[in-house]
Order: sequence, then C-alpha cells, then structure tokens
Amino acid sequence: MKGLGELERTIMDILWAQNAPLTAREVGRLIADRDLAPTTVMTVLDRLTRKGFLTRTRDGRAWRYAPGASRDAYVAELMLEALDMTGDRSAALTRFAQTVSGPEAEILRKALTELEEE
Amino acid sequence: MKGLGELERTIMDILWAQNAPLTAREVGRLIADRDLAPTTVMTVLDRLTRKGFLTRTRDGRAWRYAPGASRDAYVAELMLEALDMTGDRSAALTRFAQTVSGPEAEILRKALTELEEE
DNA sequence: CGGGTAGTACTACGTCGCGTAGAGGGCAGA
DNA sequence: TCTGCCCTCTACGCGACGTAGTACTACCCG
Repeated sequence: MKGLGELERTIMDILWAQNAPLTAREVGRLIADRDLAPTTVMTVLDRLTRKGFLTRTRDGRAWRYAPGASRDAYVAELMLEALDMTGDRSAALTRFAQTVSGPEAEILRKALTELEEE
Repeated sequence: MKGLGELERTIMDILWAQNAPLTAREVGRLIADRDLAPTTVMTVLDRLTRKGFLTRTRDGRAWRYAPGASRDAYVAELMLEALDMTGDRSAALTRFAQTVSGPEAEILRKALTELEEE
C-alpha cells in the first residue's frame, strides 16, 4: 500500500464519513473551505480509484465513488505495515503496547480478550 | 515524523543493527550490494541527521553516526501515527487487535498484562 | 433546434522528497 | 609538498501529489 497525500486524505475522510457513494460534484461541495476546481476533485478521485482506495459505479453520466475499505481497516493495515518494517515484530509489538495510553491499552486488552473467547 | 525512503531505511537498518557509531565510510562498506558513491552515503546520513533520526559526534575529521532511537521505538511511533489518522481511535485499535495473527495477539496480551501489574 | 450545463478523459505544470553524485576545500601523513 | 580522505555545498532526474485547463459529449430548457 502507499500513503496518501493531503488532499487525498481529506477526500477519503469525506467519503469514509458518508454511507452512500458520492459524485465528484458532491464531494467538491463538501470541501467547502478550499476553493478547488471541479477537475481537481475529479483527478484526485480518479487517482484514488486507480490506487484501489475507491470503487466507482456509473450513475447516468456521472460516477459515484465509495471507499473500498473502512477507515479502520485502512488504519489497521498501516499499523501492520509499520510493524513489517522491523525484523523483530514481537519487540515492536511489546514496545507499542507499552506506549499506548492507559485507556487505549484497556481497549486493546478488551478486544484481545473477546478474540480469545471466540 | 516523516516516513523514510528506500536508501534511508537501508542505512537506518545498518545503524540499528550496530551497537557502536559508524562513520560514513563504514556504512558505505556495509552496503556492499549497491555500488554507491561515498558522497551519496554522506548525503543520506546528513539528511537523516537533519531529520532527527541520527545523532553524530566528531571523530577526528570524520563524523560517527548513531541512531537517535531504537527501531522498535520508531516502529511504535509509526503505528501510533497511523492511529492518529482516524477520528475513532478505539475502533481502529479494536480492528488492529482483530487483525494481528494469533501468536502476535498473544505477545500483545502478555505485554499488556505486564503493564497492568506494574 | 440551439445553447448553457454538467460530466468525463486527457494532458500539463509546479513543487517537493529522495536517490544519486560531482566540485571544491581542508587537514594529515608519506 | 603531494596524495588521499572526509566534509560541505550544489545539483539533477524522477516520481508523487496538488492543482487545473482543454476538449468532447450528453441533457435539459426555452
């Protein structure tokens, strides 16, 4: 996988927050703070599709874009990728566990416990 | 923090594997497979230092480079950074916990348990 | 039927990070 | 003093990304 740029991430955030596929125009309208040309949004949507982050389906003349995976899945994958960078995965995992804050350690613990019970 | 490029990562790997600071020449000699100009290695070492990944101390005319942090710390930080990308950290954490393989879940569980006992 | 509108595809340009390395300067030993 | 090692500075090419223009097509409205 590859990382995302600034605008790419912004657009993914918009699509992740949506539960229905959006057209380029609709996405553009949701980036209100920046005054981007419509073609800019289309180009980025196109690149994201090419990279596999989005899927698109026809809707008349327009395309509707939807995320290929949930944000959580994406984040989890990024984390695993970081983990792959090391020779000693267990050391890195241990280190990670020690680094997360208390409440988050609790969340992890709980998730792991539930895993075990299944 | 920022990610590292290909050669940058290679060099960090070399330095992480060492327990004593190395000079540019020594690092270059350890990248035997690629035939790099000495200045290339120096440039990259310099950039890594500028980025805060390395510290360097004088040794005669030469510099000796050493990692600023352990690889595990780096990986853990990358993972936390990925985690920061999401609005819902707990969901991403849960997802992550579900995604790691069985043995690694065990490692995480153990690390978290030890944390709790302190 | 003709024009504005919306939508697409293709192309392009500037910037930045990174791999790569040359030019030039200084110091130390033969 | 000559030679070589090491440093600093500068630079070039490429690919990624932000940004957008141009050109073509399909509709709807009057």
